[in-house]
Amino acid sequence: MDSEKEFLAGYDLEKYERPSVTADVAAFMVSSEDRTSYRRNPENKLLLLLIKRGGHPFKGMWALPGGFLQKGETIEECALREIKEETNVLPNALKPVGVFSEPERDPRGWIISNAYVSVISEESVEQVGSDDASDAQWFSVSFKQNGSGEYELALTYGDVELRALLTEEKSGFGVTRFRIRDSGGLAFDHAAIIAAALSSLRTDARNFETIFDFLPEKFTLTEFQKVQETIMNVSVLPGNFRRMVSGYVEETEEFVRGDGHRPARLYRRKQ
Amino acid sequence: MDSEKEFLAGYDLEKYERPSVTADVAAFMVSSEDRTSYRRNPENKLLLLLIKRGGHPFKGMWALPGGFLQKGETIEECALREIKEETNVLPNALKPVGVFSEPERDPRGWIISNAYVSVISEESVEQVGSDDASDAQWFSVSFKQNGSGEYELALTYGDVELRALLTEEKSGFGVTRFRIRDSGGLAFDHAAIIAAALSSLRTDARNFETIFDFLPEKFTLTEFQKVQETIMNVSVLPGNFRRMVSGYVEETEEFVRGDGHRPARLYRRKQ
DNA sequence: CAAATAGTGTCTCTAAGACAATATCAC
DNA sequence: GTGATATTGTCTTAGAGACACTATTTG
Repeated sequence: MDSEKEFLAGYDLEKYERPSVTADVAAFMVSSEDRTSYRRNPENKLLLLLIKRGGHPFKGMWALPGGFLQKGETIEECALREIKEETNVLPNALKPVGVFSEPERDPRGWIISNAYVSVISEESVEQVGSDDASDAQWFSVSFKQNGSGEYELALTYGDVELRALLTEEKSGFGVTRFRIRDSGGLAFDHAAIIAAALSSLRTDARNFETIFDFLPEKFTLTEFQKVQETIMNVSVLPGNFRRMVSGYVEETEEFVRGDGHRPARLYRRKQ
Repeated sequence: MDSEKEFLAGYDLEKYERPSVTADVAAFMVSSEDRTSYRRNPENKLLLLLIKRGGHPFKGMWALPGGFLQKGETIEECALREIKEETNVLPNALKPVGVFSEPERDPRGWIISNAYVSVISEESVEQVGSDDASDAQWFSVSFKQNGSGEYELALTYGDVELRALLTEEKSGFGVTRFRIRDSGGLAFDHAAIIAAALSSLRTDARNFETIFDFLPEKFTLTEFQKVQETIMNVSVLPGNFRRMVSGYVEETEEFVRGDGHRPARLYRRKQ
């Protein structure tokens, strides 16, 4: 009877071909714009963090931060390490959105990507600034279905405008995949990863608990509402929104003053 | 200026260490039991497909069907190929549940697993039988939270009883991971994979569209209801259930007779 | 007829949508 | 005071849960 120990001693994984494995992160943030009038509240924008590729392949094109899995770390750890290295930003939360494993997806060879969505709170970005990471930028995001049922993903940063075109493929189980019709200048299959990430993020944003990851510790209910509306691209009447979140937040005794209108109470997450 | 072509010609992925990649599938089925009285409807059971490991490591223990990713296939294709090879069962739908990449999870070395949930309709199992796959068996599933907040996963097939104990870890974003306290005789970290798969399945089963993957083309509304109740481990009043699904199904002109009570109309999925 | 499921109708309660009304501040 | 947002309250409606009642079959 051969023991398990003996078996393992003679076992060699290297006999078989193996893929390289990467983690890519679609990191989103909601930022407040400049206000259009001294007493009007600021508008919000949904932003996505991209880096400009410095080397081949897809040199000079924009891509999601990410990189190769190293021995001794989990894929989540790899995702966090890479986004920190490449953009100096550290996410609050990571959520898997899928594995992209089409054999031809990377011109360098057999490379599969584990994609994650993540969320950055505005405060943590102020802290880090953009020192050594001048090739990392926040792009403003628009993701809509057009008349003919295709999805248009538009990412803009200053003069740079990336416009990708995708179609949706539903496979059983409510699983949807996006197929790239036009990558719009994004590297690899990252347009499809971003579409999947956005779609997952919008679903999650129904859950108020997810929104807290985008908010500072104390926030007004209007800020809360604007963040959800920005992510989900919908709008709710303020009175109804307050009622719906009332079970998830608790009052503080602080107020935000000086905005040319009634001061707003600051709330915090309950528990 | 070096061209992308030149770069790729000189590029060698093999310089870096790479993990082996597997796909594992938690395949569920809902089966009807023998009826306890000639006129009573059968009870339903949730079943999970496991295979008895014929080789090291974990020889003789039970595990999820799965295997190594091969060059030229996607991970979904790998999952379908492996479950077909090992159990001769072909799933209707596949849904990713997560990637398991803890460095120590497999004693053979650096192996990461992509886990999928899938659903088998009872009819497709009758067809295949269990010819060459006598080491593949359907285990009846129980997954409950006990008094102290831990999860108990019990899998039984005849005399074989596997009882795993797990704790739940919530990380931001509504992502939950299960940590194994006692693997209950399951190979690798498969107890945690099964817990994640069940938890994902139960969430999805709120959506009636998911349930259709468990059903034959024509079904009674009671069958429909029993399948959902079996998966989700809840119960609904029949009248209310009929109202809720009325938008998802359409009548046929056929009835099921001979059961010692009023015949039930067969329905089919709408569209 | 008895046992069992199939199927319909109705009452209630809750949560969401619409909208009106009041409160409070900066200029 | 004016313009803007903050905050509260009310009316309505859609949907889920509870439950009662009728219909239909087989032994």
